[in-house]
Amino acid sequence: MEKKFSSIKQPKSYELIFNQIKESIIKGVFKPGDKLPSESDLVTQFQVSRHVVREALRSLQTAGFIEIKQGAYGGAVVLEMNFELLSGALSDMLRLGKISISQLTEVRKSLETEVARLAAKRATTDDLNKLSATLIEEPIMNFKDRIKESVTFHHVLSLCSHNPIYTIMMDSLLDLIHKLIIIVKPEKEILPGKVTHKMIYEAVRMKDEKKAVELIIEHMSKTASELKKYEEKYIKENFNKLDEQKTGLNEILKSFRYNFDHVNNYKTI
Amino acid sequence: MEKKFSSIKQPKSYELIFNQIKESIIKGVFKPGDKLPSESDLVTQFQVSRHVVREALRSLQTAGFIEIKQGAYGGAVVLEMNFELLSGALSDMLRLGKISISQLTEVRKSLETEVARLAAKRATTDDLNKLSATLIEEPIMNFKDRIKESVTFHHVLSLCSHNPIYTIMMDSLLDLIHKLIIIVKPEKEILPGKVTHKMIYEAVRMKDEKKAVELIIEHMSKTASELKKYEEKYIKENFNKLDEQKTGLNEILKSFRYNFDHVNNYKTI
DNA sequence: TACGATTTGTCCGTATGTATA
DNA sequence: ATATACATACGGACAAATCGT
Repeated sequence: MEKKFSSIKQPKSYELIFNQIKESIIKGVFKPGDKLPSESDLVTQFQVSRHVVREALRSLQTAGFIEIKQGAYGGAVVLEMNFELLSGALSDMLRLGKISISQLTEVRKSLETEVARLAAKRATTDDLNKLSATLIEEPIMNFKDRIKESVTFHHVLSLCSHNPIYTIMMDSLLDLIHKLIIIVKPEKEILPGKVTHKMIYEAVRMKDEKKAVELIIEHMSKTASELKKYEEKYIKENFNKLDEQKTGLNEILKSFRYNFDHVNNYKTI
Repeated sequence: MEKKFSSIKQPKSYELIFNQIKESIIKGVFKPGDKLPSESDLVTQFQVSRHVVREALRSLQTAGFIEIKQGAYGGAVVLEMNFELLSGALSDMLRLGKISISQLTEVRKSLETEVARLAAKRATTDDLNKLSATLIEEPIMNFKDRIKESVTFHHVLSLCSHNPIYTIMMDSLLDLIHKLIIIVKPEKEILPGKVTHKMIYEAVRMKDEKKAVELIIEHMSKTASELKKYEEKYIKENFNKLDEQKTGLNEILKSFRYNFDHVNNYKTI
């Protein structure tokens, strides 16, 4: 038969809806906290069945864009940007053997190095206050609190770089690495704690880029070699526990919001 | 009131099914290429309605675990996990974070530097062949093809680092940057093309880490300063067009598969 | 405390589209 | 070309959760 018409393979309905809503979230039509229209509203707007709408919403939920609550005054609510999806996907990759702990720590080392350098270069007095606030004075702390302190410090340090891309990337790695540490629960000090962190803070405060970089490299190398010990024998059997662990990074993000400067408020390159 | 009982919030049915299938995929019960039971089979196995099963499968598809084909002998097939979804998610996050061009190029510069260093250190002869294959000899090319060549080169270079996390991060940055370039459509040469790339390739081939780093820094600085010109006046109004642009990165990823060595097959730190 | 209203969660039945043997 | 097996889509119904009164 002669070809008179070109193929018009329709993308699936749910996919069109998924993309449309996703893009409007990214563009800011719906902001975090906003409620999406109810299922029945979307049904009338898109002129499809409820089933299709539900598949689209479910996909948006899986992709980490919305949260869905049942009941009156419930519905789909747009979420804050969260790294949990990324760190979750990374942990899946880890469990699947697609990435290794060495690779994780390697990337973290290079990111932290650059972050430390930029922090020393750009940290404002306000940044320094926030950073010093993460250094708790009390000497005795339980394991979970120490993890939380560590996560907080490195998160806030990344904020001092004044580049949100570093923060997003760092948070994903940070969350996963600290979940691993919780699983490993090393007897020895894998968390150098406030001593090293305080030294890094001081270097940042003095705007001593070289010293900050030097310190963070040592810090990262130590953590990496500690974790490496456990790589083979212990962790693989406990990978399935990864999902259950919590680092408290979420709560930290809520207190230290992503309050980045306006886009062009600082010098680059 | 005293807390006598712990919360017994029932997970939704679709979620239980999602997790159960996901876990069995990760644990290897279903391997890449395997077909999952059909919808109706799953309905009888899980004793739930068809709709619930569909939502679970849709979520698994969104999360990148399976591919669903229509028709006889169709159904849900387990995918080989790759990093496309992860870099796509990162790309979305970055767009949500309202980042600037300067911030993009800044992070890219530091990542590319590390990538180039590692590539020079670790590239195998097979890597080198693939890398040289990206350097097209023909002198005349249209704009889109030049973009494509550039993206391909940097993507394959990141593969040479033998650390997929770098590739994930690089891909998401490359995606955004090249979308910007397409919007900007600079008259002047923003893409240095094969001259610079060939020099970098040579440095990698000679395992000259220092030279490779030196070259890539210059390369990045040049690209960054070219792009920066457009930051103020042009791009802001066109940022919303980002999602419409296509870099062809997807097709490139398909041809240059993520064939990383087994996880512990290389030296680190 | 109890009840009603709203919204999502689940189920059933049916019909249509699509790809393969 | 047809039959088969599967996903896609629709409509209606009721259950469950969660709010405000």
